[in-house]
Amino acid sequence: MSKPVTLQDIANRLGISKVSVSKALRGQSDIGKATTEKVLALAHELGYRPNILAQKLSAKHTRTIGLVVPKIAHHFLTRAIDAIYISANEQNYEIVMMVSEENAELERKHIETLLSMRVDGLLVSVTEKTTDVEIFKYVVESGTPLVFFDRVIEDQGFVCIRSADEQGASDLVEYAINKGYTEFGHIGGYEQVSISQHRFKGFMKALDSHGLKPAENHIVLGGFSRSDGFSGLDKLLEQGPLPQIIFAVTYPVALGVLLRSRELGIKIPQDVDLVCFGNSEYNELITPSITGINQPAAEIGVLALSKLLEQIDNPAKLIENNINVPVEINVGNTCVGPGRQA
Amino acid sequence: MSKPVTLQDIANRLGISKVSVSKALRGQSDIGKATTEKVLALAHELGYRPNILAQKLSAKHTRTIGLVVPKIAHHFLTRAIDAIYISANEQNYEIVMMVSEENAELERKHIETLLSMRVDGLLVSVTEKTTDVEIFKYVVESGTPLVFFDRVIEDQGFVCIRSADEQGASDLVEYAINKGYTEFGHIGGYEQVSISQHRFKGFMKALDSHGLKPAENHIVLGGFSRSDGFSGLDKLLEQGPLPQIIFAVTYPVALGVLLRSRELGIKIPQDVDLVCFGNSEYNELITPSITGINQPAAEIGVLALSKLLEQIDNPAKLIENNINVPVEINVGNTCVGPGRQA
DNA sequence: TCGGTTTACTTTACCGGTTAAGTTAGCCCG
DNA sequence: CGGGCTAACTTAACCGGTAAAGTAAACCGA
Repeated sequence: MSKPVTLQDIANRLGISKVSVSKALRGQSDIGKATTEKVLALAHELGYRPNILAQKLSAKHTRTIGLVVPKIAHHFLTRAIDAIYISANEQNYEIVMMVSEENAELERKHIETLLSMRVDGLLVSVTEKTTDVEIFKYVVESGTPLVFFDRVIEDQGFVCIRSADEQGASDLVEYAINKGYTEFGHIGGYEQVSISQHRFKGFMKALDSHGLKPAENHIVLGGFSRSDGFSGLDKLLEQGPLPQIIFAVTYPVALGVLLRSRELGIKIPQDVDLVCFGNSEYNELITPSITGINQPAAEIGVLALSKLLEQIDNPAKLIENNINVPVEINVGNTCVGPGRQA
Repeated sequence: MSKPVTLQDIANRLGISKVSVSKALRGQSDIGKATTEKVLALAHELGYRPNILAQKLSAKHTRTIGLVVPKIAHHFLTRAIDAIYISANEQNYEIVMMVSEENAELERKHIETLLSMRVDGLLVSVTEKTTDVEIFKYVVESGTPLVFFDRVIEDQGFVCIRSADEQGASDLVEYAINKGYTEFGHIGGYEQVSISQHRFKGFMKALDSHGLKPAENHIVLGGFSRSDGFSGLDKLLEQGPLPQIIFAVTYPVALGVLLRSRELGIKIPQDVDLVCFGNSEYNELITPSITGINQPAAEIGVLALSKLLEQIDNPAKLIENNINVPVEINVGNTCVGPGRQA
């Protein structure tokens, strides 16, 4: 309960001014050696700890970055957040993370709070439901550097770092086509979210370049979670015979499909095959392990931070708006090809 | 780049004092209705946003909680952190989380930084390597409430919230004994970490109460990660024939055992059975799913926070030092009993 | 021996808020 | 018609630092 020790406390005990104490602690040259040592010794003895709030109040920069994410119990985000924390720490920046819980209103509140904290910049991955761009425009206009990562807001002039969704989806579907598949289905995410759009676009592009086209009843939309994969498979079944292979928009969606198919006695990859965008650290333990796309979560996180710091250090400099970080295919025990399903 | 709007800016434009503006914004009664409205309108127009640093500097409390965790890409912690964030947000507290990366030195630095930020309290889950208790003693002495959760420091008078490790381990082993097993092995964690100790103790207790005893060459120690399970199985194999069933100290360790056994052609649960303390959201997708202990991560996180807030609200009140939150057995496809392994 | 540096401080002001203690004008009341 | 009260402000002081400008003594060279 004892009040924290202040510069003034030290100054009083030594009979000098608090400014001298401040200078001594920071090793400024215009304080005598003897005094400096006395100050250092007393500060240590009393357990002096500068009040960071006060320091930041007078400093121009806070060396604090606001990080807003929709949730943390999410494989991709967890890794990205981890990497951001590590990288920020190395560069002597503090991260203040807030979790929007996939709630756009809360997201907005968090951003306002972070602005109030005078963070030097904002790193944001938006909620599934974010549609109002107002607050972000405002952030940029008010001069706070802002970088979106993973879940981004496109075509509005913001700096966006994310996986090469379209390319990755296209590559993956191409891979499946080369395995011999021709009838593709897709279980997609929220229609308005850019990730869904890009992955779907890549899916269509790859098919198109091979003169293929998915049947209308083989495309269903939903969300990004396991339960969406679960219900997605049900929807596909309702709408007629299954395609040869399903491309799931996320890894959890693919797991949902896997679980539901087990319940229904549908064998993967024999009865229907499965690929997805995404992966998890447990994939190799799952039967069948799912062939999918490895997203460079750490790389995206670190890149987002570094682009943000670039902007902070040099506000004038124009930064490339959209960066799509290349992804790679992770080969598992699905997507084995129609010939090998027997 | 435009400087944020301050109270003084608003005051100047309206020709009144900044204190009046401050009062008006907070709806204090001694400001006239007309003035209050003018202030509100202008504040809104200019996009005024109070500087939280300044507010906190003069306030006695910061309504900020420091959270220090060893890592975030960790199933248990991720869920606990998530729950802490949600709960704190509901109670209008801010969380500043720092990640120690299992590095005791970094942990110490983070705690000092959080003290410098004048957090109202600290929530800590220590690193695997934390041995120096000095800083924590200091925190408590200096009057900052401190609660440990999950990875705690025991028997030093700190408030600790964690899973009922001993009871859970004992229950699990009991369950296995009831399935008919008599030869138990254990792959344990770091010897000095309390979690390892408790789980081992529970293991021994259950065996003892049935007059059983593990062979010396069936006990190996290591860490908490997948690779430790991997090498743990190797060590057991080196030391002679395997026990009937292995109790792994954590879920990742069990996964390591599972992976290594697959490589070696050892069948689980047929050749050797497996249980562990812990679980994951992917467990039901893994073959075989592992019978283990569900840890109430969210509950522990929320409880830790609430105990911390209790201390903050009422520093005098003595809080129960050790809370072991009950756990439950999650039945998977391991631990089927020696009779049923065929 | 006098003016210019240096050294080692101190004083003042500011960061952007909040709280406590004035101040002034108008009003009511006896 | 003067004293007390209230409404609506303002001023001063503080939170705990930092930066910039000021000052006094000692030293130093011409």
